[in-house]
Amino acid sequence: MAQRTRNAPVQSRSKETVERILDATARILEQRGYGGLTTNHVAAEAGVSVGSLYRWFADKQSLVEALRQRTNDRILAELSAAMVATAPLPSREAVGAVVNALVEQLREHAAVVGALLRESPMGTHQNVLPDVEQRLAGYVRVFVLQHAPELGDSERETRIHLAMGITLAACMRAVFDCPDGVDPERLVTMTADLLALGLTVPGPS
Amino acid sequence: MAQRTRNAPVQSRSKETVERILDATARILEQRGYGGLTTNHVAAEAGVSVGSLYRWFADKQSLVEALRQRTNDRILAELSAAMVATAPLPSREAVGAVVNALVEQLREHAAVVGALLRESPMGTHQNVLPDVEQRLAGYVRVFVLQHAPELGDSERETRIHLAMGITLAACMRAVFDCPDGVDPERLVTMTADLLALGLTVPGPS
DNA sequence: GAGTAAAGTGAGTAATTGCTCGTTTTCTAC
DNA sequence: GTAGAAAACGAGCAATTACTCACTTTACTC
Repeated sequence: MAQRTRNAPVQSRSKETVERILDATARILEQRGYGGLTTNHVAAEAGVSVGSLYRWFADKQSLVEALRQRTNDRILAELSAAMVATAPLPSREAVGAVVNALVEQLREHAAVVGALLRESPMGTHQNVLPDVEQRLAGYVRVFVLQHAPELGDSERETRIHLAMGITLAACMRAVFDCPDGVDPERLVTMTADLLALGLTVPGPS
Repeated sequence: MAQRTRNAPVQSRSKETVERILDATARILEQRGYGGLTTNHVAAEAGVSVGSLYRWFADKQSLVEALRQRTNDRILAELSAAMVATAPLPSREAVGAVVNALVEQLREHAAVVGALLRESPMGTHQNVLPDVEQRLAGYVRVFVLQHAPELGDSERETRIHLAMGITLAACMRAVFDCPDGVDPERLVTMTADLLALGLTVPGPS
């Protein structure tokens, strides 16, 4: 499988270099897409030599993977903070706050997430933001366990899986695919309404 | 812009060639992904020379685009038939039948759709199966107009857009992303239940 | 069967591009 | 100040690959 990540940078100079390379990767990915992303171009854009790029990243794919990871981590951090803040809120408000936080983060990182979603050989959102989905699922599981404790394991997990699909699809649409006539904000509140209802309703509906 | 499609084949011999090339494209796309798809390899797999391939397809992208189109059309045809057949059924049964038909078609073409979803520079499902989504949206619009005629344009279109997101996301998950503990069949019926409810409920929920 | 258009061939080319490696520069520690 | 490690450099190699084109074969038409 070969080494995915090279030795970590130790000097602050090289840490900056790594960040600059990832920033450049993001910029080029947005502009040219994955197909138009060349390591030479990334290096030039970052103001760095190709050799330096390959000192820190084993190959092109590791480079993109590192960018994906960094974006995933940043979104996850903000989302986690938002989740913690919902602790004292009632169900509907809590769900709404989390969904809003997700949309906000997707908008913040729209360019990178969109490019990875569209162009990378990494596929659908469950692969682009796996930790985010994992965290969301955990949050949602608490809801279901609280409000519908009588559900069997399979029924519960299926309901959670559907809720994840709905949440991600709706938020993605609100951010990336909103045709004329569709109000993105309304789409988000509608989704939150639906989720709050669907997650707290008892028994096999 | 250049010519996307070359002159259409007139003899039956060449029509077969075109089909064989598309079949080969599908097979290689499934196995090696978009990155591993080379025109020489496609030609060899199809038992045809590269020159023949380029006689019918302007470039590599047109080739993949043609495959996408063919798959989209095939799914659309089956789905339309299923929709027509639901005319006499009551709401819940009609929605269920359509959702089931969609899942069935996605399963039938899982390999190609999955590969296009994951690996091509075409991105999310709305780009892979645009006509299918369009047709589904039309079907759903009838429902909403019937059962919630009091809705304003924006409210109605937003609701439809959400319904499309839910439907496609749920069916995609049922087919492509069903972890242990989640029952795909149950996921589909759950989705149909939710849709039948959400599309027929009156007023801004 | 002659003439013409359609279809098919495949060796070759031109360009791209991921990545290496020998060298040079910068930093750190003693 | 100096030794050695860390970081950066960038020309160029090796391999891939999309696509062309001069030519042959097959199919229609009259």
